[in-house]
Amino acid sequence: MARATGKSEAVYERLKGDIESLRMRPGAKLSEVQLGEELGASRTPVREAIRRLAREGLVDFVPGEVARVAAISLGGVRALFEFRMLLEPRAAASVATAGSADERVLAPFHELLERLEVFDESFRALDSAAQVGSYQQFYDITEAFDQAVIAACRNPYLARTIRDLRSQTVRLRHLSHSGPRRMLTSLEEHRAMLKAVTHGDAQAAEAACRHHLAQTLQALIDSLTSQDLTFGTDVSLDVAG
Amino acid sequence: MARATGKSEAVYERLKGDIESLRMRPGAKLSEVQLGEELGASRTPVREAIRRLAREGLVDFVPGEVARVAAISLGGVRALFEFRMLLEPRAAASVATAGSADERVLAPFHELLERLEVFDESFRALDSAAQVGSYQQFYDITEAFDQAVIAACRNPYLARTIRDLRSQTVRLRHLSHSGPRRMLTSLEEHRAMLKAVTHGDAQAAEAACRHHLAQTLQALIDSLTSQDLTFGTDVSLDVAG
DNA sequence: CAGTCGTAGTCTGTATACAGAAGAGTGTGC
DNA sequence: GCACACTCTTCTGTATACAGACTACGACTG
Repeated sequence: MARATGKSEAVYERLKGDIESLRMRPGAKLSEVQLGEELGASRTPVREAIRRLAREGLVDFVPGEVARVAAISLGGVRALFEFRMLLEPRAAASVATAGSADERVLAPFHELLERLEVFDESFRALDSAAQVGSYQQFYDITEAFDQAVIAACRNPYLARTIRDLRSQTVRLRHLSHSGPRRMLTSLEEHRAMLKAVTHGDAQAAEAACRHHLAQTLQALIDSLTSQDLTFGTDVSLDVAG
Repeated sequence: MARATGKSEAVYERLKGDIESLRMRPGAKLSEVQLGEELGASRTPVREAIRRLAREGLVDFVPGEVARVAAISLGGVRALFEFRMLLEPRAAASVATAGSADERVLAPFHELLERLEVFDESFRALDSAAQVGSYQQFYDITEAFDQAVIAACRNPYLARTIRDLRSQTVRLRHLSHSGPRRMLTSLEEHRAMLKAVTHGDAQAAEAACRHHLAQTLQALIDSLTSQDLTFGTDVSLDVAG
């Protein structure tokens, strides 16, 4: 059963999902033995999964100590987005550039733009209650966009670094669901990014991506600071940093 | 003997040194059992070290297969420097900015500038043979500069990503020792970066860093393409990518 | 009653054992 | 002589065992 890497991968995916979805609260202990028993694996795959998650920033890991689900801090969120704003606009621009040289790389983005337009139309026809129900559909599109950028990214270092940051972003999204209004503006931002990329306009893609990240960060901060009483001690929203 | 993390760290440092210095050739197999016997450790710490090195790009690791010392390719070097040119100029600029707000962060850079000037003077007084002997001294200064930037970098994501790339850069330096002429221009480039940072001139720091990286890449490419017969099969200089 | 020492429980780091799988090398058939 | 197949060695993935260290709780003492 060796070369399959089944257990280790399974434990990793399971833990990642539990942490991203906040089923495991920030600060919760991640005991290797305990997790192993719960997930039906021995310590070895659990150890490996914890190390991988620590690399992605989903786990706070200090060598001798018990690993914990990574805390969420306002400073950490700002740093994350500052870093993303350095990487992702560049990646979007490079995809746009590559697209104008080779049309084939644009195929996924044309398709996504189409999906987005279809979704937009149906979304606007719903009342607010039904709109909330279609959140997941929208997230799927945005997630597909991010993955498409990563896949189309020529520079493997850039692609890997952006990918490693995805899971943290996903968790933050679970932490603060934004309202329909933010969703509509986000939709518009994605349309702008997609149009820029499909038109091969690197500069516009870069600017659109930067703008989208800035808006997302702002919405996130608004949401976190207004909810800090709700989450309070649970989420360990330490403002340090 | 638990909370010390001695073995794992020791194996990591040892392997890192061996790979950086090219004592272990690119493509060489890294068998867990064999390394464990050689380094007097069991497979567990060796496994962990190999994973860490894979993250830093010093080891090519595919789940089921034997890990190998990372190959060196011209495309890989270009991608590495393209990525570094995205990160490090930004870091240098942010340090310059932080320095103009708080003088204390500039202390290491003032000291490095002083060390650089002293070295420069003594270096120019030597003949070429003696100059080669002082390479290490210069490398120490440049390495200290890079570490100082990392340490002063406010954004932990940026700092960590830059740090993770250091070991690859160090290995490339070992692969292609540049001549005294390149060293003098590199020295000049470092002087420019240090002056910009200590003057709190973010824009100049960014430009100087970008220029330094571009020059370093060019020197590296020149060196690699002229030496490819020398290294040839040994170094697996696959041009793919 | 408070503070301190001791002990038990739990956790990580490391070593070792076992099973499945891949690759190399050899031998045979064409 | 070459190609294919089989076996055998070796390697990784996983499980488990052991040792040192830290924590927390409780009892004892001042």
